[in-house]
Amino acid sequence: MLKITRKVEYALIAVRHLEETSEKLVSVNEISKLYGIPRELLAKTMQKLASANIVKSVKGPHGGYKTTTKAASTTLNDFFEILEGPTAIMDCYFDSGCDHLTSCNIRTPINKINNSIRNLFDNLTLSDIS
Amino acid sequence: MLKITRKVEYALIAVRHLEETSEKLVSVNEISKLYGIPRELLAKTMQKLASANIVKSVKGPHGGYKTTTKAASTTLNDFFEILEGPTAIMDCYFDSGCDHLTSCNIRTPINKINNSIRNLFDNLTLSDIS
DNA sequence: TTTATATACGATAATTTTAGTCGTATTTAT
DNA sequence: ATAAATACGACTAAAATTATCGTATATAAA
Repeated sequence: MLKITRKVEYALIAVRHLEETSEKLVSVNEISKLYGIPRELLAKTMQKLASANIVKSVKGPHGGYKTTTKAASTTLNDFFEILEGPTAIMDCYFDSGCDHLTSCNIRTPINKINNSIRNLFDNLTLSDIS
Repeated sequence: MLKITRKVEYALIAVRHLEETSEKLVSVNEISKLYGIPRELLAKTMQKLASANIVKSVKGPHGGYKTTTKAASTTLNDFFEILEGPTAIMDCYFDSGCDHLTSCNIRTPINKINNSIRNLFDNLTLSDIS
């Protein structure tokens, strides 16, 4: 429990690699070989980062990705949500298929934990953890 | 991702219920009916809490559980670990089946995130979130 | 001393989530 | 034209979580 997913892991690896190679375009192929990451999965992940403008993509031969200026200042919360959707330790916090919400005695605790985690990840950027 | 498990959820519900009914013994049956929780699963969960001395168990008719004095001051970290084992957002932090550890470029970030989360849950007790 | 109620615990089955793969389309440098 | 790259949706496989089952043990009460 409280694990991050491979998608997030792969995205972190890729973004850090791109930050190190700064301006140069690097392809998914290259990164996947370098770190032993499944190519297609990394590709999808990069596409999400691209549509959120964390990285810029260039198609065609010698194409690839590089980080944008936005990357370093992105909060972990945003990073996670780009890849996985809303972050919450329990789903009832967002959707509401739960039958027991009225009689539920842990809404307050759960909300407090959620807020603590959210607060933590809102105040950590990608550059903070590098 | 970053979700707590049902076991933890059920445990939180049960402990909070027991705190409300303070000294009275309450059976798994009662709690499971009250909150619509699968009986056997809650039973196992309570057994773990009992062996960690968060709750006290009494067997036989009119038996059940009640919280110990230890309960309120238990940290979330301890509570989670009792139920789920070591908490870490990635497994490589504890075990080490990973082939890429030497070339890994996200150990530092991962460790920083881990430490932040651990720090958070080490400083929150069950009574803090009630 | 028998019976009913409750915890204790291990094994296993079902479900859900996550991880990974495949196929096809599109863009673009050479 | 062709080859190399991203884009995207559908599908399959694997792993983790959730739930159930069976049996043992303890104990209060008839």
